[in-house]
Amino acid sequence: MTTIKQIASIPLFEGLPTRYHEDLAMIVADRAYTRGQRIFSEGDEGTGFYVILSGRVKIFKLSPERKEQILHIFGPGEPIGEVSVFAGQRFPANAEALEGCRTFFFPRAAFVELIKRNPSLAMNMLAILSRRLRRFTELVEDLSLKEVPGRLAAYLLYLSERHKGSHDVVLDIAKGQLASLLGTIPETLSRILAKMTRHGLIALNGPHIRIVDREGLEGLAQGEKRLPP
Amino acid sequence: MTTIKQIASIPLFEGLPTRYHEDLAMIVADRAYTRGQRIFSEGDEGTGFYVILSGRVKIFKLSPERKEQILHIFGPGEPIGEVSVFAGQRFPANAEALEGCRTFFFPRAAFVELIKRNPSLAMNMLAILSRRLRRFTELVEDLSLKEVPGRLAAYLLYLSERHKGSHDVVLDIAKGQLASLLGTIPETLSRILAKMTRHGLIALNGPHIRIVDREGLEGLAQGEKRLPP
DNA sequence: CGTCGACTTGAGTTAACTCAAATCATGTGG
DNA sequence: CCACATGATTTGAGTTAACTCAAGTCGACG
Repeated sequence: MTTIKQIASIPLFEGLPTRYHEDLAMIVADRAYTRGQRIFSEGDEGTGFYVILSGRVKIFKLSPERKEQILHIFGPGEPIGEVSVFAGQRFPANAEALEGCRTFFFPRAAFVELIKRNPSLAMNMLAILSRRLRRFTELVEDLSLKEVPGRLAAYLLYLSERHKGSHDVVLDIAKGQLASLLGTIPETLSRILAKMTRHGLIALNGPHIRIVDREGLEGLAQGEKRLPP
Repeated sequence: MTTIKQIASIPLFEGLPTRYHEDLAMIVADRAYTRGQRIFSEGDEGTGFYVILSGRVKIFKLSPERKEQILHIFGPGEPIGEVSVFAGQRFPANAEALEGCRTFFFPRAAFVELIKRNPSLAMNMLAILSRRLRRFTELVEDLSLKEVPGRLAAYLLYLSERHKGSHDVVLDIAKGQLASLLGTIPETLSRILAKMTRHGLIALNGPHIRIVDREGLEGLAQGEKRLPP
C-alpha cells in the first residue's frame, strides 16, 4: 500500500482532500519499534506526534519507586503524543510499545500549518482530544471514588462490550499490565479475581474470563455494591 | 462594557477578527449563578458551553455514597463544558458555582460553525484542551502514585508559585473543598496539615500557611521522601 | 448568646500495600 | 524430549495509609 493510502485510512485524516494526504506523505517519517521499546519519555522535547499503524502502545507515568500507572493503551489508527504539539512542547508521559509497532511520525510545524488550513482536520483533532478528556474524567473517577473490585468489574464489562456483549472475554494484556492500568499491583488484582470467582461473579481460566453474574459486576462497577470478604 | 468587548477579552477568542466577536455577541446568552448553584450535571444534554466571566466554578464527580472528587476549579476567562461540544453531547461531570458567577453561554451549533471558519479559534481551543489533558495526566499521577502528603505538598508549592514564590500562601478554597480536590476527606487533610506543622514543614494559621521548609515539601511532592508518623 | 457549619481530634477498622515464597508457563540449549 | 532458567502469576503473612464514626472545638453571624 502506498504511503498516501495509508494516510488516507487514518481516522484523524478522514474527510481531508486528497492533496492534503499528499502533503502529509511528504512530511511523514516511518518509525518502527520492538516490544518493550520506548517511543518517547516524559519531559522529552516533542518535535511532533505519532500515529500508530500496527501494534499497541501504552502511555504511562512512573513514580520514583518505579510504580507504573498506565493512562491509556492505544492501537492502530490512534494518535499519540499530540498534546505536546498544541500545549507546551514536552511529552507529559511515557510511551512504550506493548508489541512490535509501526508508526507514522508527523513533525510539529508542518502539521500545525496543515491544521490551520483545514477546519475538518481541526474538528477531527478536537473530537479526539475531547474523547480523551472524557476518558480521563472516568479514570480519575475510578481511581478516586471506586475501589479496585469496582474498577476491575468495569474493565471486564468494557471488554465484554467490545466482544459484542459476549459473556466470554479474553484479557488482551498481561495481568501485570492490567493491574497497572487499574491503578493497583498484580498481587491485589490476583486476589480480587480469585475472590470474584469464589463469589460466583466470574469463572477464571488463565486469560479467559467468563462473566457469570453480569448484574453483580454492574453493581460493583457502579460502586453501589461491595465485594464481601 | 459592551458584550463585544467582553467577548474580545476572553483568551479563547483572542486574535479573532472583530466581525467574529460581533457574530459571537449575537449568539451568546448571559447566565448568572449564585454560590452553590449547579450549572450543569453529569449526563445532561450539552447544548453548548460556558465561559466564566467572574467567580469560580468547580468541576467534579460524585460517587454513589456522595463522596466528591473535584477535577478542576476554573475562574474568569476559562471555558467549561466544551468537551460535550466536540465529543458526545453529554456533560462528563458536574459543574457548580463556588461563589456568585457570571458566565456567557455559547450554543453548540453556532460555535462549531465559527470554529470551522477560524483556524486561529480552532488552534486556541486545541491548546486549551491539550493543557487540560496535561493537567489530567498530573492529577492521575497524583492520585495513583503519590500519597496524600505528597499531593498536599504539591498543591502548597503550586499556590506559592502563583503568589510569585512567596513563602506565605493563603488557601483560596475551603479546606473541605481542598480535601476533595486532593482526593481525600477533611479529617485526613486536617491531620496531615497538623503533622506537617509538627515536623516543621509549614506554619499554620487558619487559611494562612507559611512555607517553612521548601525543600522538605519538594521532596514530598516528588514522592522521594515520606512524612514520618 | 446561641446556633450552624466548618474544622479538628480521637479511636477503631479496613482496603490495599509490602515482602517473601511457592507455583506455573514458556522457551532455550543440550 | 527433557531440564532448567526466566518471567508471570498466585498465595501467605504482616503492615499501614487512609477511611469511618463519634465527639469535641472554633468562628461567624443573626
